[in-house]
Amino acid sequence: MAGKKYAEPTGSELEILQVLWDNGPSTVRLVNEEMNRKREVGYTTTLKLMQIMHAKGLLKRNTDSRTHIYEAVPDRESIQRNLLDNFVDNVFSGSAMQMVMQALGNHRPSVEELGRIKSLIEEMEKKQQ
Amino acid sequence: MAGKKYAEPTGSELEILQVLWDNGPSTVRLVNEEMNRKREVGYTTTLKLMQIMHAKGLLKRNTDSRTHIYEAVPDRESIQRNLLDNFVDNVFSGSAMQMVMQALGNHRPSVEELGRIKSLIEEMEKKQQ
DNA sequence: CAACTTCTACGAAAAAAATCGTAGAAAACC
DNA sequence: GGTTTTCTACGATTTTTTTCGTAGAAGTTG
Repeated sequence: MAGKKYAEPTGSELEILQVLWDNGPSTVRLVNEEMNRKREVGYTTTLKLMQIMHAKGLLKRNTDSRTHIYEAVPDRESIQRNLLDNFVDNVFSGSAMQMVMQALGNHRPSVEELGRIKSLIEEMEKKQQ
Repeated sequence: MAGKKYAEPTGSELEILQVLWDNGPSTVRLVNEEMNRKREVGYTTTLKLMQIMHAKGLLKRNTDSRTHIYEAVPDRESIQRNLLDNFVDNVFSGSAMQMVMQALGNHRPSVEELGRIKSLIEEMEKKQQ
């Protein structure tokens, strides 16, 4: 089941997960380099975080060669779903609708994007009949 | 200007803001009681947090009587907007669309809610012509 | 093979956030 | 008016998260 409960990743942990989701199984060095495109982080800082995440079960790793290869355990969507649920609870008092409406308002989607959402909605309306 | 000049509130700070937005200007005692409906927090913990928030400019207060009355400075929407922007950046790599689509997927809105979103979208489509 | 680089492990410090305890002033109570 | 409760102030501690430094093993290079 994809509904598994992972401890909420911290901010830095999430950054690492993103890199691994984007790049697939990777070395600490690659992850660290990717992180440094956004902000300065020391190599051993990244290493330590990844070790902690491994201990928590957020990452698995292959230690066959000296340079370990790390991989995200949870999939992106399930973490996004958890974070989104909590976010809606904490910031929008649980109202996903209000959040969606505000997101649409802030973001000013293009006509093409609006179309995509409209299709999704029509899809959902059909299913509800 | 409802611009973004407030430091991101921490988790606890946000909880306090929610209480104040919901209840209007309030005493520490009331805020603390509201917080305790969700989880156990000591009175002086809440007090201290509110004092810190006051120092940061997140709250203003009236000290005319011994029992101070605190009030949120930023309005709910502007904080929600900031938090939402950051959330989309951190969790959905900046793609508000993807976030909205997933939120709709998770939440399974009612027909009535779907209608409301559709109206909003049609509204926006018109404006873009 | 000696010098250099790259890697892991891990303790420990630093930074950020949250919690608590105590003191003393004001108010309420009886 | 003495006792008890309620309030603020604030230092200090605890907890969580992030960062860093060092040591030593394993590779690389010339």
